[in-house]
Amino acid sequence: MTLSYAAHTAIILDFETTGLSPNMGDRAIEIGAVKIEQGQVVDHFQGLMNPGFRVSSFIESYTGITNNMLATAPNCETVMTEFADFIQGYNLIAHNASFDQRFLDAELDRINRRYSGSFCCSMLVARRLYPHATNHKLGTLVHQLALENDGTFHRALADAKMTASLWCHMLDTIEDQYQLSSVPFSVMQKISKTTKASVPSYLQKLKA
DNA sequence: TGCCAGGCCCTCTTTAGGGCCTT
Repeated sequence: MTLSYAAHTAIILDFETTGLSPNMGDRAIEIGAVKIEQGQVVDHFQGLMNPGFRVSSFIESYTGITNNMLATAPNCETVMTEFADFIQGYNLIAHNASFDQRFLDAELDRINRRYSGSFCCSMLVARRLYPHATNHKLGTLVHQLALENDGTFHRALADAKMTASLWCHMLDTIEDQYQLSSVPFSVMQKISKTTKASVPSYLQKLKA
């Protein structure tokens, strides 16, 4: 499958995990993702997964995912095999993508699977588009931009849905502000890695 | 032994330090 050129077609994903670092033994406990095509949500994926050990009370409290819920969940390998199929052929987006990419890479390494898309970070783009936001946490941006949400935070599918809303809002912002008809995924990646000061001039050049 | 993330980004910077963001 050929990767889409446009930023409006991608998969937005979010992991809940046992901690911050797969290199320190942390594992995924939930994956949530939404697939957008031409800016419309066309599919989603959600799965709890049993990491093989008890999660801390902090994680239970932070995510609302309890050890009882995980006791009956399939293992990480089973869920991640299905997820590897789901993401094939799509570019990938996450809020603070370096975190989710580390866990995706670590979990897929365990089942010897790879993905064909490339990542873009919604947080890095938001920092450049909305430099005056109070902060660039997902919840803060959702609130300040008045994006649709159901009040659920720190669950994988809910966070993926909110990140998708943020992503589409940022595309609208760019297209309106610079009168662009369609923003390539590669342009969003470029924005995420560009200094704040040079973003306007970069987009002006695209407009020209 | 004791400690333990990691990448981005700003600034009192680049021979560094600390805050932000993710769980």
